[in-house]
Amino acid sequence: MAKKGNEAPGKGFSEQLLRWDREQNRRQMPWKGEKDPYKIWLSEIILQQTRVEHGVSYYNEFVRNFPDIKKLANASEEKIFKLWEGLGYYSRCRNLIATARSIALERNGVFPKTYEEIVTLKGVGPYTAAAISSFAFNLPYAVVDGNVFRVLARIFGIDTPTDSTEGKKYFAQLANELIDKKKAGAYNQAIMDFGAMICKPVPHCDQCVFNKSCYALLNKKINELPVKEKKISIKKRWFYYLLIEHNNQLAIRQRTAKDIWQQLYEFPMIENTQDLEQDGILARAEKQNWFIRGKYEVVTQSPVYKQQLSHQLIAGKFIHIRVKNKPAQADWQWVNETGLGKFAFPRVINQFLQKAREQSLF
DNA sequence: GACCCGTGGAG
DNA sequence: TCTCCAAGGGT
Repeated sequence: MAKKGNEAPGKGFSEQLLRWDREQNRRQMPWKGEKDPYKIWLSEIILQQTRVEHGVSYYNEFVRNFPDIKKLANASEEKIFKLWEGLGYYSRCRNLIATARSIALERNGVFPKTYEEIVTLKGVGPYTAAAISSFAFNLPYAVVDGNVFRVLARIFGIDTPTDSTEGKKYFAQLANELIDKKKAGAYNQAIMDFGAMICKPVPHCDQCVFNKSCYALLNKKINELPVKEKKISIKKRWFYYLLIEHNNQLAIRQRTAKDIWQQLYEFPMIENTQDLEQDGILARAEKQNWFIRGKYEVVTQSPVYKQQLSHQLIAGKFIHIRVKNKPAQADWQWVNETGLGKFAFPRVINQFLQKAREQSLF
């Protein structure tokens, strides 16, 4: 099944990689060379499935606000989520908070020093545990991320799908054979830098130190490797947000369901599996006693704002409504425009708010 | 093992 | 416009 191509790992791989790192790698990042496991952990959580350029400013702000893990553990969830706002994958933020608090309370703020302990932390899997272990403590655990899949698949000609169980196991084993155990941190950093700078999705083979031996280059399979097998299906959802205004304040609520954007805030929202006319939206809102027929006015309705998620396409519409009587919904908070700034919202809402402010609708 | 979870840049 | 996917992990 799995064609392994150029099988012999080649003793020279890690030596060549580390030489490239010493002589040609100019990549700089705020956390590079960092030895504080807290900051390494923080950077790794932020960077999961996230481009370095996107994560850098978030990392700097987190370090500025929370220089050590106890500061983070003692901060309010509201504040931490506000700093995370816009990064996506908000379960990372929830796990970040849980882990910070458990280390602060149960370990007096001292970060664990073994791979086995580190990998048990919430939000820390094999990749992140290997990264922290090797960067902070120089322990010999090879990282396997998207860069490593790409580099190894191409150089050694491995077409086992990276998103299969067999593939994950095979790449992890190969990576742990290749790693220079005495320079684990440097090796792990080097292979990821190499994947990000040279062996990119569209690679710079002319600058590659492996271009005399790379399986993919020699066999014209650059665009075929690595292999991924699963395709995702996109579900479409319609979100009708109601900007319910009373006494210059708007109602917001926190999302608590096991769904996208859990723990972020939103305006009271009617969801539908297909497009819905304004009358239908208002009827459903009335049925939930959000406002009473005849006792409100519709101020405006926005155009459609679309947001593409990894598995869903959200179509959001915003209907501004002024009510005469203040609805009594237990899970609503009433905030003025300034107050909105304290809460973390999904992108689609922030895009609307930005546009609304530009047009001074508030 | 299959599916879910955000956002933005590149080509 | 559309597809891919990026320092993955949880359920």
